[in-house]
Amino acid sequence: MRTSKKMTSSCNDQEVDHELRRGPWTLDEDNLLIHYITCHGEGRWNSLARSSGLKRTGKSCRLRWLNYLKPDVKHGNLTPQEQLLILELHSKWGNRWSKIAQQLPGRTDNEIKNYWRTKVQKQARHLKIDSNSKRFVEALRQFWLPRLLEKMEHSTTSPSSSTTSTTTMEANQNNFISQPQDKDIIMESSISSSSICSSNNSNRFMMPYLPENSLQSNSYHVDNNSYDVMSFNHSNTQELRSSDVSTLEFQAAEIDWMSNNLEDDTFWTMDELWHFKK
DNA sequence: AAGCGCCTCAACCGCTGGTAT
DNA sequence: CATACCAGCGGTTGAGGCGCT
Repeated sequence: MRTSKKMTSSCNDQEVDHELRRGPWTLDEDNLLIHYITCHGEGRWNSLARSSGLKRTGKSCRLRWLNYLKPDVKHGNLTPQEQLLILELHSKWGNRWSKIAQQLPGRTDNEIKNYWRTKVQKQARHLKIDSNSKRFVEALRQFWLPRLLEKMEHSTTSPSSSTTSTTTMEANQNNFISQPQDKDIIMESSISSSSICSSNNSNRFMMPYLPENSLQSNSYHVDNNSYDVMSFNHSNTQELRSSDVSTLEFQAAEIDWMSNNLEDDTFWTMDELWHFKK
């Protein structure tokens, strides 16, 4: 629990600030917030905070609602599809977490940001590469994504592939596929919520830089539908020449790094992806 | 069982841009 | 136009959980 308090801008705020609660939310506070928003709707967070009786800032209420309490917030591990989408969108947009989150229904910017910092950047550290560098993007494409795609195949054909509740999962997969929220993305034909599309689409995409034998097929299945993984950002990819990356370096790092056999978990970690043996 | 270190993620902070007055 | 207020964003923190020794 933090003890320091931010200096507030007015005398009135300072008076109120004495009573403000910080730190983890209690069940009672959650219930109070849910009840208030159910009755009055969300928004106008500062007045909400005052009117609801919560001894929290408007900011804190907003964050708690949007990141945790809101009914359509999806809890649980990110699916392979979501991870793939995050990788691509981050390579395109950088740390625009809220923008990325808009493409992943039910996921929050905070969750995606945490995922990136704890999982993806961890791998960058292992490889001693700046996670914002082209080299790292290339490393992901060469070594991680093929495995991600393979894991997607494995996990989506397995009956126990999801760690999220089926109802939520189905609802979100439907959103994921059929309700793109940003026209720009579709127009730009980079990977997007529409990039996981029906297998009726005959334009199967070849992953750039994928070793020929690393992937039998780019198609995978969600629920009863078959999907293809489509384009990664061609323009970005074309900026990178194979010679920009020392393949041997990464392979060496990979071999050095490997120590465990891949476990057949329903959820798999970044480490497992890297460790996944061809 | 205890101590330690690492990891995760909920929550906080500072800042920015938009809007109201 | 200037100022105040607010919502939202991205970066950072630290409590608690977990695994290892």
